[in-house]
Amino acid sequence: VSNCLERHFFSRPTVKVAKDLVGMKIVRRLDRGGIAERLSGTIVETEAYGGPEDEASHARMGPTARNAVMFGQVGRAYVYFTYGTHFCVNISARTLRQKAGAVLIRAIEPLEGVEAMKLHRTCTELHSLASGPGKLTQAMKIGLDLNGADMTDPRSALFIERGISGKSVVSTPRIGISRATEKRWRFIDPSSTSISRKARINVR
DNA sequence: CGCTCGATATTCT
DNA sequence: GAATATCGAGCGA
Repeated sequence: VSNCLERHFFSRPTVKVAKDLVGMKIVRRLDRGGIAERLSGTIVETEAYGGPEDEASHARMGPTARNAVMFGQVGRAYVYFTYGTHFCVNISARTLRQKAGAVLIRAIEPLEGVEAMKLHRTCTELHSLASGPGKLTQAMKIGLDLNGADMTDPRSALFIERGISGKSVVSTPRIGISRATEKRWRFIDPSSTSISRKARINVR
């Protein structure tokens, strides 16, 4: 039996899915020259992004080549390249009523494959290894090749497993955006030491 | 500690 | 041309 989250988990309002993903585990399967390697971490910070009605969302202009996953089947990886240097990873999630939606994974606490992640990042400190959306994609080797990957399949290169439920979750405004800043659609585990630096400021 | 700024490709105006 | 769902170095306190 697998602990992998199933499709129906992501067929719910994007904001609810974002909140419920805090405490779950993201798993990356790598094939290092024939040797299987598993990298994973507990999700400690997420953000919800909606469809055309959300002014801060990539989907606000309607479907395009980049944001297509946000309008498609739920439970798939939406990976994009930003600031000319970084990748960010989301999971598509929405109800039938919502035109588009995805949850940005902003930070994780590393669990498995910590040494490999340190090599990918040229970083030795655990608390800064994956404490940001660009950091965790680098640590887990997540790039555009994973865009569209089915994250509800445990044989996939990237998927979500059930974690500890019942942890407290705090909501705050989203980070790094200039529109729709009044929506409190960022969710964090306040007890974690691996949330992004900007995020920590808002908790205090 | 906190703030500013440069890097650097894709997307938007 | 400007903005961007970011990061880390460099600087001042």
